[in-house]
Amino acid sequence: MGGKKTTIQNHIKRVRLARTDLSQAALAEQVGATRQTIIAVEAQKYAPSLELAFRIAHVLGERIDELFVFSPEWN
Amino acid sequence: MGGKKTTIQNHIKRVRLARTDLSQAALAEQVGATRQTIIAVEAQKYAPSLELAFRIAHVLGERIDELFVFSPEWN
DNA sequence: CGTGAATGTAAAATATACTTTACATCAAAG
DNA sequence: CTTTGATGTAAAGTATATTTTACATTCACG
Repeated sequence: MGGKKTTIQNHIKRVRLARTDLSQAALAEQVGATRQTIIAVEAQKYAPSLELAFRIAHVLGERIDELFVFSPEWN
Repeated sequence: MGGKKTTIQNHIKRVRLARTDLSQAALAEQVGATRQTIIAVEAQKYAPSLELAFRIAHVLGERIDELFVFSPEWN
């Protein structure tokens, strides 16, 4: 109990394509980040900072805990 | 439009004291961080990572977007 | 075919979060 | 008064996120 492994996956790419017509570059500009950051985050290379996560969710019109799926340890 | 200044404030201390009897050290242990990190985050010195934010919200039984208040630019 | 927009990879540099260690203060309890 | 738990500050080091720059690929379009 009390294991430490948690994971976060995001649905940015899906939501970006489904609900907007923003390119990665356009989304990057709107959230005040670079294209590289969006590419890396969408590719699940690493999780964004909390602030960037909020900004992306805000621009995409999704709740942060729907856009980013947190998986705590279940055992 | 598209200003970049956003802020994040958290209600960790309030929720921790109101809904649990966890000390900062106990909370730190439960979320897999150090006491220093909890102190700094509660003191609004910096925002935690997205993963740590999720873990804290999970342990405190609050939604992440209620525990952390995001303020986008309004102009 | 040739051009441009969109996506991707890679590496080095910078910024920020997090840890580790050490020490200080205060209130509650023996 | 002394000890102990909880909270706080500070500084150095490590880990991770983000930027910057450069180049490659694919696809729609003239």
